[in-house]
Amino acid sequence: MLPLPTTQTTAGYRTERRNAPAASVGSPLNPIELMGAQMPFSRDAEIFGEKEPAEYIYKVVSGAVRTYRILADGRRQIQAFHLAGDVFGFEPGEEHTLSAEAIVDSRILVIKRTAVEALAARDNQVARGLLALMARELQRVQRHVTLLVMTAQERVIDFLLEMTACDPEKALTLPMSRQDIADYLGLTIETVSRTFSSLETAAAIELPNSRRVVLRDREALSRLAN
Amino acid sequence: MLPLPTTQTTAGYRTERRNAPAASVGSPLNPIELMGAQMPFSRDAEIFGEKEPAEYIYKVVSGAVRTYRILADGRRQIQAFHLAGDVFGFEPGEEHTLSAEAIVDSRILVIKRTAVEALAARDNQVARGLLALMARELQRVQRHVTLLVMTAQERVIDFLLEMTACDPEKALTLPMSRQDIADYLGLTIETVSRTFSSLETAAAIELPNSRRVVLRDREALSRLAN
DNA sequence: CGGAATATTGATCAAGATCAAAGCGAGTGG
DNA sequence: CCACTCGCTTTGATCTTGATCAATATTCCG
Repeated sequence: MLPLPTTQTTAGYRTERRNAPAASVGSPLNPIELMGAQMPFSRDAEIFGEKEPAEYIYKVVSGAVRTYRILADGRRQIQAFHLAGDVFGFEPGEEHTLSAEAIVDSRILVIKRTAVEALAARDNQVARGLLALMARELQRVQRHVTLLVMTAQERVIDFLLEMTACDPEKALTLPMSRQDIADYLGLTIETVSRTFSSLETAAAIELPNSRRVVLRDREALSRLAN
Repeated sequence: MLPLPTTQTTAGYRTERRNAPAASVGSPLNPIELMGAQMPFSRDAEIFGEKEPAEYIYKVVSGAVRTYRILADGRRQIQAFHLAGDVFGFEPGEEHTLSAEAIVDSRILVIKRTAVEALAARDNQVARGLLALMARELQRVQRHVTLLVMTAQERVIDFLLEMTACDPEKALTLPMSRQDIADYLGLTIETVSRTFSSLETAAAIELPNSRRVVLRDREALSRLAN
C-alpha cells in the first residue's frame, strides 16, 4: 500500500548490494540502522529460536543466515537464505515463528523492535518501509511455493539463478551445505547432488569444488528451468 | 510490528466468522468498509487478473474466491482460497501478481485502494491494520510452503482441517472442484480423488457426494496428518 | 433424455526417495 | 610430512509415491 517500489530481488529484500535497482529501493531501515549494534555470530550459532519473543529485527552485514522450522516429523524446512544486506526476523507477532542460524561466521546488525515500533508510530515513512519489507518477503515466499511444485532440476536451477540474481558474476561460492539446499528445495541431499552433477555433465555449470559453482551458460540454465 | 494479534486463521485473514478469537482480531478494514461497494460475481468470473493495476482491495461477503497464477509450463497454481470474511487482492505493488476468480456465485466488497492509502497515511490504526493483514497473509503462505513438502495424504488432510478450522461443524460443503484442490495442493486430480476415497475407506471421513465432506474422526485425521 | 463436464477407479510408468557404498578434503596427531 | 579420521559429498541400486494414460461412473443442465 502507498506507492511502494515494485522492484524485488528474488533472493530476499536486500539492500546495499552492487547493481541495486536505483535509489528507489534503498534501505528500508535507513533511519533506524543507527540505533542498532553489530554482533558477531559464529558458524551454526543460533540467532533466535522459534517461540522466543521477537524483540529484535536483524540485518545481515556480512555472512549468511538460514531461517527454518522443524516439522512435526523431524524434518527441517529452510524458509529462506539471507545474504549481506538482507533484513530478517521481522515478524509481527509477539513470538518468532521461525528459528535463525548463521550459516557461516557472520556479522549481524541487531535493532530493538520497540525502537522501530516507536519510530514507525510517529514517522509514516518508516511505517511504509516496514510494509514494503513485509511485502517483499511475501513475494519471496510466494516464489518459494511456486518452486516447490516444479521438478528437481527446475528447483535447483531456480535456486542457482536466485543466488546470483543480484550478481552479474558467473561464479559464486555457496555458503550453505548440500543439506541446507536440500531442506530449502524440499528435496534430498542425494537428489540435489545428482542434479548438480547432471548440470555439469550438460555443460551448464562447472563445479571446481562442492562449494563453488560457475554458471557456464545462464541462457541454457534459464531454458532448462522452465 | 506494533502490538498485533498473534492469532491466525489457517485459511486466511478472516473476520466476521463465528468463533472469532475475541475482539482483538476484529475487521482490519472496519473504518474503511463503509467506503466500499458490494458487487456480485458469478461462478468462474474473473475479479482481477495478473498484471492489471491493483486499484482495489476486496473482501468476500458471501461465496468463495480462488487466487492463482499460471506457471510457465501452463499449469495453474492456486495460491489461496478465500471464504466469507476474507480480504484478498491487497498487494503493495502497482500491479496484481495474481489473478482472482469467483469459485461460486459470490458477493464481493470492493474498496478503492487510494481511499485506503489516504486513510492509512493519516490514521495510524489503519496502517497497523494493513500491516496485520499482510502479516497474516505471510503466515498463510508460509504454511502453504510447509504443506507442499508433505505427502499427498498429509496435504489433503491438512486442507480439510484448514477448511474447517474456524468451524466446529463436522460437515462441510466444498465450494471448489477436485481440480481446484489439486492445483492448490500441488497434486493431480486423480491423487486427490484417490486420497479422499482412501480416507473414506479408513472411516476418517464420509463423502455423501463429491462436494460434501463429513469429518467423522477429526482426531484420527490429525494423527494421520502427522 | 442426452450430452458435456466432473469425478472415480484401474494399470502402468517415472521421478525422486531410500538404502548403501565409496570418494574427497580439511584438520589432527604421530 | 604423511597417515588417519571425521564429516560432507558423490555415485550406484532399488523401491515407493504420485503422475500419467485410460476407462468407466456420476452429476449437472440444457
